[in-house]
Amino acid sequence: MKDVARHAGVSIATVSRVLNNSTGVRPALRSRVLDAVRALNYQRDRAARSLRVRRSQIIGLIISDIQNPFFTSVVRGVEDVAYQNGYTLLLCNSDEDRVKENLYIETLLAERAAGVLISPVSETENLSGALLEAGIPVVAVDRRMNDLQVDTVVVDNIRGAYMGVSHLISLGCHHIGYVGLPTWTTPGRERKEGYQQALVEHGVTLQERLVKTEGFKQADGYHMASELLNMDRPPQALFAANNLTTLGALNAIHERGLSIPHDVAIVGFDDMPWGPALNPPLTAIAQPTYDLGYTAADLLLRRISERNGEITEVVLEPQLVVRASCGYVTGVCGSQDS
Amino acid sequence: MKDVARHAGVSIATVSRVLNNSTGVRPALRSRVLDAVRALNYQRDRAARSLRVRRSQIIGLIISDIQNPFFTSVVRGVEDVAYQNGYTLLLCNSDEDRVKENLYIETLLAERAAGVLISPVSETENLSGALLEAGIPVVAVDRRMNDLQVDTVVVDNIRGAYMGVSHLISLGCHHIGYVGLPTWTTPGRERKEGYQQALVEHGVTLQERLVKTEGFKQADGYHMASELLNMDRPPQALFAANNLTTLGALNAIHERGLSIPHDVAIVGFDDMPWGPALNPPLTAIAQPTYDLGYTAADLLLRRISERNGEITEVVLEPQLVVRASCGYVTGVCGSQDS
DNA sequence: CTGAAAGCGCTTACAG
DNA sequence: CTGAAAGCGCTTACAG
Repeated sequence: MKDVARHAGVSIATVSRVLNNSTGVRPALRSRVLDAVRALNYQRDRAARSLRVRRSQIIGLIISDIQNPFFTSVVRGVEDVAYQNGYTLLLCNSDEDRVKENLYIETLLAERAAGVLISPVSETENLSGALLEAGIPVVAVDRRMNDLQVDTVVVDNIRGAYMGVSHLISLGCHHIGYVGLPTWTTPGRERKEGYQQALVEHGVTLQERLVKTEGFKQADGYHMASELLNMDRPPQALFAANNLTTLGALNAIHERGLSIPHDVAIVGFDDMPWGPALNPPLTAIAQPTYDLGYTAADLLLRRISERNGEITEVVLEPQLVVRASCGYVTGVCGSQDS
Repeated sequence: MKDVARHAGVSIATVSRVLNNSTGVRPALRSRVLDAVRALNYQRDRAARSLRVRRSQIIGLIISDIQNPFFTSVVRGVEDVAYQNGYTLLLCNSDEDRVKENLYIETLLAERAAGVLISPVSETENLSGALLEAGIPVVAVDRRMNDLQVDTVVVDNIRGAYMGVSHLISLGCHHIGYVGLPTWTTPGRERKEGYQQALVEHGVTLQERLVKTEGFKQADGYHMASELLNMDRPPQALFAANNLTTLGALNAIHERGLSIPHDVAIVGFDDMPWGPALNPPLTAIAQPTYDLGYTAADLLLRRISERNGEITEVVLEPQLVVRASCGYVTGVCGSQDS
């Protein structure tokens, strides 16, 4: 910066002013500075700037599983708006672990993050409050936080699960297993609620033994589906609560040589690129994953530039994509009472 | 830090020393400082430290497509070692765009990254040299760089493609279409080479019109496979060069109501979680994705702490996973001359 | 073994 | 409109 100043024949204060687009620099000086910047290929030091203005250009993104393609797509939405606005993304993979999550929050504090996007490990209790106290805006994405007033963007999970299960019921399935997620997280809690609501509203008796909420991953889905399919009277259909548990459920089904949808139908939350490639193609609840990330990042940037706007919550709508695994095409949903 | 010093009754220099684990601080003082740190819940400011030591705790990770699950798994490997060593990950999604890639490199320079991991958009020409000049170690992952001497970790792409195509040939397929990647990238160049090598070594005539190298994504795969399947004498089998193009090829196959492997067999590079869920299950070339990231990050940290070790290149081995889409089970590979 | 002091590269009141 | 100067929170020679 000193070099640039010397080269342009001005003070470093002036250089700083033109770099920050401050008003009130004579056009002649401004262009001399800009020329010098170009000539020397100067790049402002971000660490020094962060220290001085007490805020970095870094946005923290705390998600629970970077290997879940759902999040990957959210990340893409976030990256697009961050990049367009000169922010940079610090990726924090909490791995569904509260300790790791909190360590990342402390790191973000130490980095003086401009803001943080979080999909919390649990709806209760994490250190996000410390971020807020430090003046760092937080927005919750995909998963809510109970004790904190922050902007949040989620999808209508209840509705999504409701649509999927209702569709199965409309096809004649009454005995539906739920391959679900832990309920301390928003999607886990709400998708289960949607499942229950669909049964109740269609006069189907809710059976607790048909509902599993053991995990987020493929192995969990496999395990839950296996338990369900091993029952004396196994479900006619499975509703799997995310793309990973769907894959696990599929493993359990294939392992038994069961045919879809004749022996057992299946509908999965999350419409993934491989859904149509399955045979039969997967009926799914599509989430606006990219928009989730994009909207959340947008809200965060807004909050960064204007701290005291109204707290907003945006709820995005999922969509039912009917293909064949639900039995729609064949009119068959599970063999047992069709 | 001043607060901590006052609380412990020492100078800030001493506080800094214990925080940095410098030798030569009396144990009594050390523990007084540590107590003060705990009492005040003190967290060292990373921006200030970065400015002073002229290096941050940030590792830049430049990849071309965060939505490609291949990279996502690499990222996970990187994150594990970064996290364990107190480093933090700056995610840079270049989107196969050289301009964006270079902008991210400049940002990393401005952030004084401790090191950067890059999967370059092209084997030639990017600004990584500037990183090296600034004393920032670089390691190439999955994709090589021509003009730069850097540690690199890749998989044996030639061998992977060779195994897949050879397997198809051994099943009786001679007319094999290649659904490939642009050749300015290492996997693109090498997988094509492996495909060709397998044909040549098994005495099969290489036909240029059967080899497509148009892109990395599902839509590209769909497009390439469509062209291939629309030919007068369409291929008996398709070898798709990554998981996304495989999915695209599958779309093209299903769209035509073709049956796998009877009408057309398929083998794909990348073994994904959905591979076994397909019907028939996908025969695939499995890559050690997590290890790729883990090894690369490990190399980078080693290079950070010891600048002048020998430059190393590690080549990881892929594996052929035989399932049914290649025709193995039925003994059928494409209908046309079987 | 410990502290006082300089300085990393910026930004921004303050004075002119 | 512009510059000199203070200071952000650290680390590390240097002196003792």
